[in-house]
Amino acid sequence: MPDELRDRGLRLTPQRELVLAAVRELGHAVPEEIAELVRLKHPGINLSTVYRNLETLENVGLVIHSHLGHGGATYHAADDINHLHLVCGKCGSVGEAPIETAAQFVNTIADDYSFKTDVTHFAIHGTCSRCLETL
Amino acid sequence: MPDELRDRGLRLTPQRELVLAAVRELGHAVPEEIAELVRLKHPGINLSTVYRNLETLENVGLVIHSHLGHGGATYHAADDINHLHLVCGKCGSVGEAPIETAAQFVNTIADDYSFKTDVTHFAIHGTCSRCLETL
DNA sequence: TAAGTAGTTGCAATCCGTTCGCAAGTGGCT
DNA sequence: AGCCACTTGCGAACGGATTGCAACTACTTA
Repeated sequence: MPDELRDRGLRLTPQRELVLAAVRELGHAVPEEIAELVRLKHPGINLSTVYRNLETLENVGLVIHSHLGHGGATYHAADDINHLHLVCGKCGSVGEAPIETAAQFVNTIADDYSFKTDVTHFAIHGTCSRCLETL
Repeated sequence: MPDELRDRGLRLTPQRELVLAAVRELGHAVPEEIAELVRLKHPGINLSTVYRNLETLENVGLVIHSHLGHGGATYHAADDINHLHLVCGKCGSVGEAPIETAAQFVNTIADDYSFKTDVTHFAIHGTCSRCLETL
């Protein structure tokens, strides 16, 4: 397993392995949450180390970030991006839907605008069923 | 014209009118750009005044913000939101497409997840035709 | 297996966009 | 004209992200 890092030309440091493991374990997580989880096993890790590792891991294609709202990016394992995010503007909940849901939409945009859409990178914003009910 | 502000219970201040005018003139603009334009006519305006006015104008439904990328929100006139944004991750260009392009997608999500999508709030991320060519 | 080197880390300072508290100013009602 | 609530400007403060630097360490090579 460690060799997935080496194979991509990255050095194997405890911090780096732990950051990758944390991203995989957490699903959608912001850097601060990742740092917290890493600190359970490696208390001293610095936030900037987390940021730098997320960046390098993203460069070699092991993790990906998406924008789910407000400002902060959230990180995923790259092989876990098979869904799009439904973010509720009222309660902030994050739902998921299979990527295929958007297939036709993506195709239309590709045909009409020659624009290749990556639906996972930005959230789909709206109002979730629970909040719609309580209006 | 000024009465569209009064009618909504807002006081008429030069700053407020200029902020609204600037949003209308600029299309997608970040607060800093809006401040710049306003300063041409009202040099002293403070950035925090711009932020506060954008917030109040948004509360009464005259302007709307969308997230086009990186972090910062961009502001539109509310009656100008009839398009979705195609943001290129490579060159940063912002294209537009009519909202109807997403109609079927929105319907599918509504049917399957009872989630009411607002396609304008977040950008559609991807790669524009120009950048696709030069790959 | 020891030494050299480039990559990595921790730390502190810094940046940027945004928000806040407060005192002074001003719009709108009477 | 006068009052009051709302609004402004200013400065401080915020939070998240980034940077420079010196110490450290994973990997290479001999």
